[in-house]
Amino acid sequence: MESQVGGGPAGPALPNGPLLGTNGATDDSKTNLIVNYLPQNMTQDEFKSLFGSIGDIESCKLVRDKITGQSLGYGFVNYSDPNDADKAINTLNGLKLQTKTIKVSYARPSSASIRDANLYVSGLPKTMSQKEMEQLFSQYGRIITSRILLDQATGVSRGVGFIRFDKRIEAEEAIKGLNGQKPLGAAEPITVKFANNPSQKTGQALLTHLYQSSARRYAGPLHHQTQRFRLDNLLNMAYGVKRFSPIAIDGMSGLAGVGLSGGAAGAGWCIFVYNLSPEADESVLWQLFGPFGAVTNVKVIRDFTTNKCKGFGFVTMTNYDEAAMAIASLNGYRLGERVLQVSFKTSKQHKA
DNA sequence: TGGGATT
Repeated sequence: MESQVGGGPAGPALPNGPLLGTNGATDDSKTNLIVNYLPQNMTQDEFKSLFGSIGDIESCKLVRDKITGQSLGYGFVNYSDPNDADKAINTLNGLKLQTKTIKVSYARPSSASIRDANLYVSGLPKTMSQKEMEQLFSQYGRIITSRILLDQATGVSRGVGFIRFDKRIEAEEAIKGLNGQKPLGAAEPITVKFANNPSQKTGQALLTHLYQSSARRYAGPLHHQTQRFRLDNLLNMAYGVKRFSPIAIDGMSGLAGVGLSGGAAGAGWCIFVYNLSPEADESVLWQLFGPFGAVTNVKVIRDFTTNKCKGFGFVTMTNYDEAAMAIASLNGYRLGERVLQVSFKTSKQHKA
């Protein structure tokens, strides 16, 4: 019935779920499957026809965001015949669709207690394996799925992972017990919190778009465009030099190593914003940069304990020209009592 | 005056 069953991608369910008793109710545990890691653009019809090719479907549902209608990347299929459910697992689990490898497994019985049991973990030692992470968390309950995110190029851990517990209450206990704690032998404490919904990223991009289209119609830092954009100025800023160098630079070839974030997660131009007030939040960055074009991400860096802004933040913009215009316009911009310093992020070598 | 990372 409801689109939020399970609350998000869930993992392998009990191979033999609890029987529902002797009152004649059907035992769904043998016919009801959960499908994870579906391509974002798969439609309900495509979902149904893929799983319908195995056998008679009693019901199926591609789960979508209640507000945006975006696929959340998982769904449920209930077969009429338990043998077909088994066959679907055997033939479709691990199937590669576009960039995804789908996962097909028995669904756990729907219940409020298993909702919102998914945790996001950051600050993990890069050397910690998935198994070690599971060991750390398993003291708080039964783990349904776990994952450590890897750098696409090197295959090295990004120090970020996910843990889905069987029960919400287990996840809560794990946060209480592990958030801000150092795993044994680790130099830094880990952060443990509830994970965002997988659709939130696209939802955010959607909101960005809506915001931009309205913000462009009203007042905003666009007025500073009178400070016309000039490539030489930008290069000077990017390299931290004062004088214009008459070296001819065609296009962006002179900007190697500056700003452009190549990571698989959200490519774009990363902008460093300095001299924000301790009270600054993400909305101020959206407001400052949004009017210049496509902003995919903003981040205010806060102190771990006080939660106050540490005086700087980052903004990612999709298009070079818009990022350049934002920098040219906002560098030196007076925000309250403070004068902002805005530049492309450069790769700072942290000292050995 | 330089972080975090959302399958």
